[in-house]
Amino acid sequence: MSRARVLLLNPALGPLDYRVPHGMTVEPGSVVVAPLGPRQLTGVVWEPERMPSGAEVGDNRLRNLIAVHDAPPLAGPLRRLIEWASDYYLSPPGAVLRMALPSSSALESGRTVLEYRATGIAPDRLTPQRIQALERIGDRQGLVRELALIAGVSDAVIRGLCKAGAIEPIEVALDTPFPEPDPDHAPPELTPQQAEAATRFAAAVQAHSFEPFVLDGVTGSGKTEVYFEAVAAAIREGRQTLVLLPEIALTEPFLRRFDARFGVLPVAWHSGLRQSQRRRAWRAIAKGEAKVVVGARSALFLPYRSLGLIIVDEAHEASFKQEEGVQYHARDTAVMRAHFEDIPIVLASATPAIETRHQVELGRYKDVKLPARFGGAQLPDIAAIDLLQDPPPRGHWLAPALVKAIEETIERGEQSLLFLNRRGYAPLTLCRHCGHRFKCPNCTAWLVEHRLIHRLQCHHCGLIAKPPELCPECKAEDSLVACGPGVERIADEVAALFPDAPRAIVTSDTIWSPAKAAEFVARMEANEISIVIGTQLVTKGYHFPNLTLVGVVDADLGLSGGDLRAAERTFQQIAQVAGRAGRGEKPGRVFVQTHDVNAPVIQALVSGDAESFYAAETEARREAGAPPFGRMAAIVVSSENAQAAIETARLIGKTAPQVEDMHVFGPAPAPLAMLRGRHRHRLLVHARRSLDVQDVIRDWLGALDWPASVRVSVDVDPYSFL
DNA sequence: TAGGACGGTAAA
DNA sequence: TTACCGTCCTAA
Repeated sequence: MSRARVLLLNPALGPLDYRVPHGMTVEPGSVVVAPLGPRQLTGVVWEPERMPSGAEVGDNRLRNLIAVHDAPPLAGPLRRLIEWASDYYLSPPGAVLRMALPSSSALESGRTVLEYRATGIAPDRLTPQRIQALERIGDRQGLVRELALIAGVSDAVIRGLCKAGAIEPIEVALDTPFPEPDPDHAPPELTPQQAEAATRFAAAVQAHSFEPFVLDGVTGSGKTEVYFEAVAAAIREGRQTLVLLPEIALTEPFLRRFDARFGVLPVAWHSGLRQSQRRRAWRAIAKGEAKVVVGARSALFLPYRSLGLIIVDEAHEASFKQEEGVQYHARDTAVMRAHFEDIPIVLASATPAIETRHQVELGRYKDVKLPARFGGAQLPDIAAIDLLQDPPPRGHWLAPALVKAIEETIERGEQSLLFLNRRGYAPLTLCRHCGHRFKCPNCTAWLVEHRLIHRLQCHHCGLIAKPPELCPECKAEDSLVACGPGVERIADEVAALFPDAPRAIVTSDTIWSPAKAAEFVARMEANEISIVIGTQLVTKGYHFPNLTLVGVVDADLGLSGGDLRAAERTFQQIAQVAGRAGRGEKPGRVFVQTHDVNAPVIQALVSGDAESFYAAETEARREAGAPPFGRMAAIVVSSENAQAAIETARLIGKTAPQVEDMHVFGPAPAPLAMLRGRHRHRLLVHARRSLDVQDVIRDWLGALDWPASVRVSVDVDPYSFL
């Protein structure tokens, strides 16, 4: 009797064994339909020795598998990746598997439509319409509606001809293939350094072996052109490339550049795809027909048939860390995928993360540097504006020096960008009469005023409320005041200062689709916008030659809160946004408003001495035993029941194992003490690099029990400390 | 006694 | 996670 171990698409269940009915064949990786109680679930056949089940079930208790999906089996390297991610990030394998498979409807083989064409058989009865139709249609093929249009007759004529046998239906797959990119469509002219880097990547692609590269070059040095040559090499090898970008918003400029280089668009994979687009893309990826796939995190676990290269662009971006569900880091997991697939991977960034630099120092990743800015353009000068010495007028946020610079830029007919990483109009609204503050009922957070849509909004749970006429506390009229600036408020200030200068607000609220991004790019390029006010959405990816001034409204914003990467993140963000200035022939200027001009980050930016900043930050991490020199894991306990949450957190704290070189801090209420109605407590595990913390935590939590209402999640290598 | 809320547990 | 089952309670 043949049995199969199956990993179901259900995060709550481990692998289950089934009987393979007579006449069905499966292999490890086969995508199958299995019965579970009264339901049917999709699952994947796994090697039993790699997926131990709790208790062996006798042959007599096994149920039959129902069917094998018409989809290629998940290949070995992907199965190894799923095992690794499940193990490393302490997540159920079923939860990781879910990221590799699309919804079940996408697994069914492509839907078909009926197209029609002439058979050459003359119908019994020939009317003038029928003659005209057959003449005009000739050997063309299409839907009834299309043929009727071509023939200039009604649908009924076509259907009649079909009945008469003069036209026959043909079943055609709905999923039209994606056009293949042409590696020789428009090869670029590369500088000697770019050419050398491109040659190294191409050689690695041809070698078909694991090799991690860091492509490190200042903004505007032409990293994309270089890794495109690696992509071209992979296409010539007939293999697929995955390009990971940190957010969907970045795909728009990427798609345009890709189209210019390869003559077609790459296959995009992101959360905004429709069901039908998702199925078409998934099947093309699994069959190896999608040669180049560009996507956000979730594209990483797809079942590429013949992956030959992975690119992670803007590899330092913190948004590669998934903060919900399986809390994996897409950059690190991508390196593991490249390892299992035995292919090269390129981490591209102008400001590589300290973790990545450390891997270079250890000799594990190869550093490929691009020193010069492409086309001889100069890196902009960065100047600090001391908000203590030279503050804006009361109730304003732009210092006189910055306002003057904007004015000069407008006079020259050039464009300015003001960067503030805060959506909405004001982060806090309060009643000036009684001091009442508007907070979210579900989260420990203020409601952010969004004046464009005239709503108060919680940025954590998405709650949207209408701003009241009266203070809900003291019933005072017209007593509500906005505290602090968001991009909308800066836009108001700009409007008051420069009423004739056209401006645009660029945040996830205004640019929520690739089409919106395209529209923004078009308006910028046509010089229809002279001042852009934006969040981190505008800090990267875009190339606007006429943009010559960048103003950072509040450089201190990211430094508060003080998590271990705050200074590094601030440096990266400001270096990235500064890189938007002066990308054409005109030189760029950058002003950074700060309350602490002596902060090491600000000094590093102003002096342009990134290396000593990184050296100091790295040393501080080493001394603190922080990543990458030590390991961290956060345990977050949450429940709608405040008492249950705190009791479970205490139980976990009390039972912490005594392990050498491992410390457990907490529990303590999380900074976001309440999120979406759940009370949250945190513990932080800190250990030496060589300790297998995952193993310790698995044993520790595995021995404990807590009420079903309590959720305990473990965040390995945490990036968020909220 | 029917029917609903609740909690525990099996699903192969 | 979902479905089902037993237990307990209430309304009839």
